[in-house]
Amino acid sequence: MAANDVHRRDRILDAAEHAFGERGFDGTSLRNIVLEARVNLATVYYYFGSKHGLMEAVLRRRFGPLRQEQLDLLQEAERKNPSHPPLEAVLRALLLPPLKLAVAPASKRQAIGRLVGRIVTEPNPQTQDFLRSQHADVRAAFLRVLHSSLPELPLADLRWRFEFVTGALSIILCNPRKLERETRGACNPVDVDQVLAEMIRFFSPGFRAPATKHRL
Amino acid sequence: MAANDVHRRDRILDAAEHAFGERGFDGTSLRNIVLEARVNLATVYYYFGSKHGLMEAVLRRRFGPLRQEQLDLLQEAERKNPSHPPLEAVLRALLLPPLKLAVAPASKRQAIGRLVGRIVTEPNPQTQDFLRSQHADVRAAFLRVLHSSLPELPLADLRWRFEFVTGALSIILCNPRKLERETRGACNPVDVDQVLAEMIRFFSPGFRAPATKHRL
DNA sequence: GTCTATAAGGAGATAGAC
DNA sequence: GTCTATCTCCTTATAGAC
Repeated sequence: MAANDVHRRDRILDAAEHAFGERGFDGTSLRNIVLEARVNLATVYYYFGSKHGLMEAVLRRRFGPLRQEQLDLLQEAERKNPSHPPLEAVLRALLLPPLKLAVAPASKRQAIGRLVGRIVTEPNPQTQDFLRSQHADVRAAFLRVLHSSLPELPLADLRWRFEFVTGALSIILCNPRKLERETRGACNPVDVDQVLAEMIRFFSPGFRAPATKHRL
Repeated sequence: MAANDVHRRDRILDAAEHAFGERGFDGTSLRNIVLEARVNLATVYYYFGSKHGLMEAVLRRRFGPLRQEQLDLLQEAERKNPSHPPLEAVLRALLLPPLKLAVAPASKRQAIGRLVGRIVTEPNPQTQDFLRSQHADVRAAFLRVLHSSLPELPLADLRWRFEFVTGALSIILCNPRKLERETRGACNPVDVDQVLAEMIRFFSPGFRAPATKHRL
């Protein structure tokens, strides 16, 4: 089986992943996708039923392994010190797997990374719902472990800070090229280890900062 | 002039701001907008020429005052200590104006805030280009002042960290309701001062952290 | 300035031949 | 499984009456 003889179903998924990542769900037409995938329009409906069904399949293909990798690294961090898992290891478990998507080699890089970053702000409600259903458990797992890493920090503050990290992550994934351009090459999105080091170094002290006094 | 007798041009801008913020540029049709604005479709073309022209007008209306407010606060922070402007005041200048949009009272709240947050990840290339042209100067001004606040920190690290902050900000603006829900009410996006305090407390230590050793 | 009417094409989706 | 052909509806945009 030659390289350009990949099964049609996979060609559609690849093309859709790229197009949805680049132009969003509403900005992409199925005709854009089938052109890039070199398949007939009807093939999409044969395999995926609808445009939204295609989007779900695209997300499912990547999110399964991504979540698993995050949870594995999280478990590893917990094994190191079950009562107080080291904060840096937990952040690494959260950030490294998605960052690796954004810096995967060759042509796949932009496609996967951008899509993962983009869907966080995807306006389409169906896509939002699907995303939430897929990520609720990962979110909960990380919050639980972070709470045991930082037992002094009230949950309210922890939740805020968790949002800040995931927000920053999304933006980086969403447009690594913009990041590279606007930092005039200082930010090299190809070097995962550098990005990860920058993030952990920046966010760790924030998590360790004392809680904000709530005016209630 | 009664409240519901606002000029058509403004009704269109209000409706467009709301719709673009809610469903994105590509997810919104002009027919959605004219229905909400109670005007004829042709009126949009009379005033704005095209869908993209309408988007630009919507953004221009908000971004002018927003940028001005950020730059005013930045200048104020610089006056306090021209050689080393206090980091917290600079972050406040950056964050407070957009956060105020997201927590503006009543019906306007979601509309403005969401749109400001959303356009950062807006897939439409024309919109992206316009946004970049509008925000290049603000970005440069803040980076310059931050650099004098933190003269020890290499510019490369400063640029990374600046991206992290603006990334987190976008996500908060983009979906304050989600934030409120996922933190089970602990994050109250209506209280600007609380959100601002949380962000400054979280991000300041990160900016003051030592630079990452670059492997070059 | 505001309207009606319509152009011209793109969208998602399906039926049915092969 | 893959194709052609087509349905139906919605899209941006414009021409021209009032």
